[in-house]
Amino acid sequence: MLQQTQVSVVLPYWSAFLARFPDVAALARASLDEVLAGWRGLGYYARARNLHRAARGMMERHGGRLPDDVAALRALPGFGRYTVGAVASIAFGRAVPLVDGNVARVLARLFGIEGSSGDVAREKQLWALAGTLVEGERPGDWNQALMELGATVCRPEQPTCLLCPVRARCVALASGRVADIPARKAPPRRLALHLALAAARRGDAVLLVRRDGTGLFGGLWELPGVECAPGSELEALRARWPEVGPAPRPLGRVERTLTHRALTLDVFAVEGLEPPEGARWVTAAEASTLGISAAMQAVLRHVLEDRSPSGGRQWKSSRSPRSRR
DNA sequence: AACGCGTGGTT
DNA sequence: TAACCAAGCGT
Repeated sequence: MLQQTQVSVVLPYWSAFLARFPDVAALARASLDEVLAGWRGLGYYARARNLHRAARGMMERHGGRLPDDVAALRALPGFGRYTVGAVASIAFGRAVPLVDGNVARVLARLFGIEGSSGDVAREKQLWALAGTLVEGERPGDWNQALMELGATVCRPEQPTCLLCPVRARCVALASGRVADIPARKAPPRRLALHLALAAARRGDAVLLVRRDGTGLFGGLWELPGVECAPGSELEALRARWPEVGPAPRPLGRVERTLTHRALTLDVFAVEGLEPPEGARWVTAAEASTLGISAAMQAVLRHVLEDRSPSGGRQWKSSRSPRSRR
């Protein structure tokens, strides 16, 4: 959960997740849907898919426990170099380094390492430095202290250098370049993704389909939909599902901004839709047991509340700046 | 090896 | 408020 997600954000999810899956065996026994439902709202759902597979791997190969072995840890899905370092040092007391966003920034400033995130030569230097520094009696505490220093003192913006315990030996501070290290990276292009969604109702239920296992929102449930050019939602829907007839009723729009996508979801009430392969009729209660993205949850809130068959007003849900570049 | 992958807090 | 970024990983 902590991969690319702030600790304070994770905390409540962590409590709820552990209440539901108290140990590795419970997690391994659970279905993917249950795990993705428990991951709701955390994003980067590949982490949940990987964690689920890792739990099963631990049951099969390591007696239901995390292996105290760097190579065996690294072989588990979702265990990259950082996570292996965290588990090996914190859980097992091994002198294994870790470099996360915080540690990278701390070491880059402290030792004057140039370059920006993703620079291969820079990453190599940082990991080498971290490996040198982690030697000691309590490597887990050391690694956590390094991360904590980055999170609380050596922050990206407005670092509190006056309070820094290592300010006397900081290369960036001595050269007045704290604000320039690490160098800023160009922001990613945010591409527009336009989807036309079909809301087929049957009583209190709505028809959902499951996305493919990888890629955007992999393994999550959603309204049947088609990608389309802005403005061509209706014709895209009818091209994909001719049986829905000439005039699906527009229900509303949800807009969400992801790191690299500007999502626009246009929702239409349809009649007579032939359920696609693997589709399920799902009530609000059943939907709460499935993995569903935050954007699609916003859609479903509106769709499932719209009880009048002839329809009320169109709704719009926006939560984000629109487009960039 | 560069890129795709979510969401929410902070400023 | 629009931008930035967070206990990274897989391909």
